[in-house]
Amino acid sequence: MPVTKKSDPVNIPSYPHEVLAVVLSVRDGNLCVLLWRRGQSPFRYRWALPGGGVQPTEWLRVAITGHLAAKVDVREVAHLEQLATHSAIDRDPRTRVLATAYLGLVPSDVRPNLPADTAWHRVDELPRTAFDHHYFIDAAVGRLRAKLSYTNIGFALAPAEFTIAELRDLFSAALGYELSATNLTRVLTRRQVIGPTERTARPGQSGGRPATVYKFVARELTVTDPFAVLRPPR
Amino acid sequence: MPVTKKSDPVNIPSYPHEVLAVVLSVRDGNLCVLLWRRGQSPFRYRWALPGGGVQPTEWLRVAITGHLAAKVDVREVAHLEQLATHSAIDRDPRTRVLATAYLGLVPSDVRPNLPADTAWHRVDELPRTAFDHHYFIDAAVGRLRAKLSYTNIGFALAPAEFTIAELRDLFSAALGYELSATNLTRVLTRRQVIGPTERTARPGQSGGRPATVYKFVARELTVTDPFAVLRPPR
DNA sequence: GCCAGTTTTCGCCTGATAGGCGATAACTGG
DNA sequence: CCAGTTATCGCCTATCAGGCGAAAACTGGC
Repeated sequence: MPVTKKSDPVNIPSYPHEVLAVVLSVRDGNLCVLLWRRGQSPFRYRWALPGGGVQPTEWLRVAITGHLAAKVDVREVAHLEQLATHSAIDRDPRTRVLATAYLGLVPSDVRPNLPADTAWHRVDELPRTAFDHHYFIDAAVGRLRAKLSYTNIGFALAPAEFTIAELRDLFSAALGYELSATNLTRVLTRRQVIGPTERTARPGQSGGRPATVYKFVARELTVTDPFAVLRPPR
Repeated sequence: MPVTKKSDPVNIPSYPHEVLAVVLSVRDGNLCVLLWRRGQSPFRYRWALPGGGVQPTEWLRVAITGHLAAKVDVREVAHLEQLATHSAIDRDPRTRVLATAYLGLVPSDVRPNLPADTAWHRVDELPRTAFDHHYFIDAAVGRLRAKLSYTNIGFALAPAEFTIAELRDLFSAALGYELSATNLTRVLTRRQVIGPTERTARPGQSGGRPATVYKFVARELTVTDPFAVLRPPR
């Protein structure tokens, strides 16, 4: 059992702490994660999550935002939430580094200018990643998929305005299975997650009825579905 | 923007990191949290979460387990999961200390021997707490209540065997509102979260039909309710 | 032993919501 | 004007949560 005098910060040992970001976005109909290719050992040429150290006066959220700025325009990140902290002592072979990961989401219509070492990778065809970044990516994808079903988190993946067909393709890509436009519309409108605008979209070359343009009612995260059971009495 | 050379641990600054535990349990029909009373400044005489520093070779989970051992028998903690990491630079007035909190659950039938400075406090009548511990407690209670509805996490609050009436009282206390035994039984048995045993319980002094004794089918966390919407096709 | 009181358990009903499918609306180009 | 295409709506079903009252199975008292 550790002998640290409890809660006395002078006696608490310290060691490096880094922040990482799992930035997810739907690119060309596939859910993708933003990775950069390492140029140095360890894990040279493996793909890694963006991130880095935390300055002594920085909040974690500010730190990850700063590191992300080197990869994408931060204003393009529509949602950012903390995921988990990993502490395995050998997760970095050089020295112990604690890592706190964030989940970031980028709308499908923004096309960030990526540095040469950075690219989007489909989450269903991931390359081998550096360190334990694979676990963070799995956790991020799992959380996104769960929250798509009971929150309005889709706003952070979608353009400001969209048709139902576009939204169906977006959700199908993010969830990894096909959805019907009928039911998607019904569920999201009843919950007041999305709502129609006055405008309609021009049909494509092959014709068809013009689609109503929808938008998300709110662009901040809210829980929309009280869980299915054990509800309070009316 | 920070200038840290990315991902080079030598250049990452370090500062103290502590672990905290929000240990929840139902005591005498009320959801309670385990707190200890600080004897020293800062926040002298305020109530605080158990926890402390992390040794250089310790995983966070091991560290919090070690610190908890000073308060309760660790074998009495039926479930332990990571909650969140707070990084506000002034959360400890002495120096910057990052804190990672865990959620711990203790079954209602175990009665740990508590040290003199430690006690259970009802979460609906919390005293003023030290540091930012209040936020961690809120997050822990919120997560427990959500997971009671879509996972089998109740196993960590309940005795090994129980009657439906006991389980209803337990869930009502944990959730903060009354439940009906009828519906609770139906939902949890259909999901195969709980199941009947062969045994029945003796009625109380005032008589009544003997109740079937139930138990949780699994005693590890599993998600039992696929979220209510956007399911994959059959 | 029977009866009144108590507690548990079961069956039946209702309401809400997800989801499937086909019909109809509203556009295209030829 | 028509065939083709896409979007939208209405109707149906299935599942599940939840309410309520009846019946089951015990108690203690007379």
